Amino acid sequence: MMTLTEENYLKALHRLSQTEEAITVKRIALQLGIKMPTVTSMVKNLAGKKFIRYEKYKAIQLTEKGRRQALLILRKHRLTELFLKDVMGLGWEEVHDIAEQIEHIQSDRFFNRIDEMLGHPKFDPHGEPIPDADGKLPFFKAFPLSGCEAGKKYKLTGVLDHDASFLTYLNTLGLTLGSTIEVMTLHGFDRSMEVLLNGKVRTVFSFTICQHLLVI
Amino acid sequence: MMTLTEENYLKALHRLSQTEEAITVKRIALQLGIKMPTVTSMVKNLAGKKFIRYEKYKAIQLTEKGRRQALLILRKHRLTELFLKDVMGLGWEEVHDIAEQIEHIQSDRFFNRIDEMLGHPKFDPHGEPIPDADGKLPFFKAFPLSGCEAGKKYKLTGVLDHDASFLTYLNTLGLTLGSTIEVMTLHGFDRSMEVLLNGKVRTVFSFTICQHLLVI
DNA sequence: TAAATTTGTTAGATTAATCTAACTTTTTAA
DNA sequence: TTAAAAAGTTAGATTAATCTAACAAATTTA
Ligand SMILES: [Mn+2]
Ligand SMILES: [Mn+2]
Ligand SMILES: [Mn+2]
Ligand SMILES: [Mn+2]
Repeated sequence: MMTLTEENYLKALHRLSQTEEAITVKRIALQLGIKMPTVTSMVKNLAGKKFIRYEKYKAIQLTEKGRRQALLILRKHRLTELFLKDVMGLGWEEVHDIAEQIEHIQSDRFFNRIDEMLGHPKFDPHGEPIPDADGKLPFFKAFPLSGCEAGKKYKLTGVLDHDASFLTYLNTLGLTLGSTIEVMTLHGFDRSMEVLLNGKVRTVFSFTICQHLLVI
Repeated sequence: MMTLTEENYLKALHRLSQTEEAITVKRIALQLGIKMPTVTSMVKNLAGKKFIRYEKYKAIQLTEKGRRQALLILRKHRLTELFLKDVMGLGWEEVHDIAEQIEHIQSDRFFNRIDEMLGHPKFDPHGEPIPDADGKLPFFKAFPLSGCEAGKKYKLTGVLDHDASFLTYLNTLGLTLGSTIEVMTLHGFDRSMEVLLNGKVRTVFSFTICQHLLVI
């Protein structure tokens, strides 16, 4: 009943709702790589179906129905990613693009079976929380490495950039979820940091990289 | 590059090409449950892309390019069905509908991994041959039970009806690929037959059922 | 073989998803 | 506080996939 396009809008809406800024037509257009008038018309469509609240020129909000629907799609995406990695042996850098397609498959049986095979997992290969069948998210706390202190040791629990190039770079450093990251030195001028990975590999992370690594 | 709709037309075209009758607009429309004018316009589109040969009012033919493409989609469909059954533990009666969706996923990596995990299988859960990555089909011989003789024993190697209701019925008889079917009596009046299944279960098969069971 | 039936095509409309161009509202900044 | 810039909307076009109605060709039947 929902088209693939509508599902992708809901995912984008949900993602945008997780930041402080208001959800605007501009941000949706940027997120999806389409033009603003296209967004305006789809936003009217989604409002008609009660997935969002929308008034001309005002900020857009997901309704409870919309949020729920978005979380169910995220559930399918993240379960798929973990399945591709843990059952099918693909790397964390190659699962996202396939999951972007499989998340639109309509079959409770298929995804419930994946969930069972994986033992009802709580986190995907990038450390993202997997909503349960009711759309409830597991509790989790983690913060970006960019806010960490020198001299302390952290554990990698998630990545915020799913790009294959970024994750492949982490692979070359032997960095996976669970790896330790010790912050050796903090450079104020560009906010880069010298780090020791898994007690073995020494390198420098730019601020951008640090923003994309979640640790506890 | 190919839309989902185009892929479904190619599959239908391939299926129709496997009978003796010519491929006509009418038959395509019937197969896909759409109207003839819709078919005419898509047929022109596919001809423009060299997947078929088409001249007004003449029979339609798949080109080598079209046939190849169709076989690659069938490969994805059948690999998926076997994966759903053998890896994910679904029943042969529930895999088809899910495979109809997953066959359109664009990822060589995904399907090659499925192929590997299954050990490069040659037949799907319904006994249909799986084309290899070059579109080549395995050799296989099998004939419908409807052409069999009384007093002889056969082995079930395939089913021609993928409907969940039909396959669920076979489940209740304990009939799976590899089961033995002994033809006890042939009834001329309605071409039904009395059969003994796996040396245990005795029942009667209508002619229609017999047409849908492939044996050797 | 001519009429009736079936099959196929054309023309034109519809819906979803997109675009560009032009206009309007809101926000920012001089 | 008004002018400029940014953001948003409307109008109208486009493409893919579908439909119905009307017409045309091919096939079957009388
Ligand atoms: Mn992802
Ligand atoms: Mn992920
Ligand atoms: Mn099938
Ligand atoms: Mn099959």
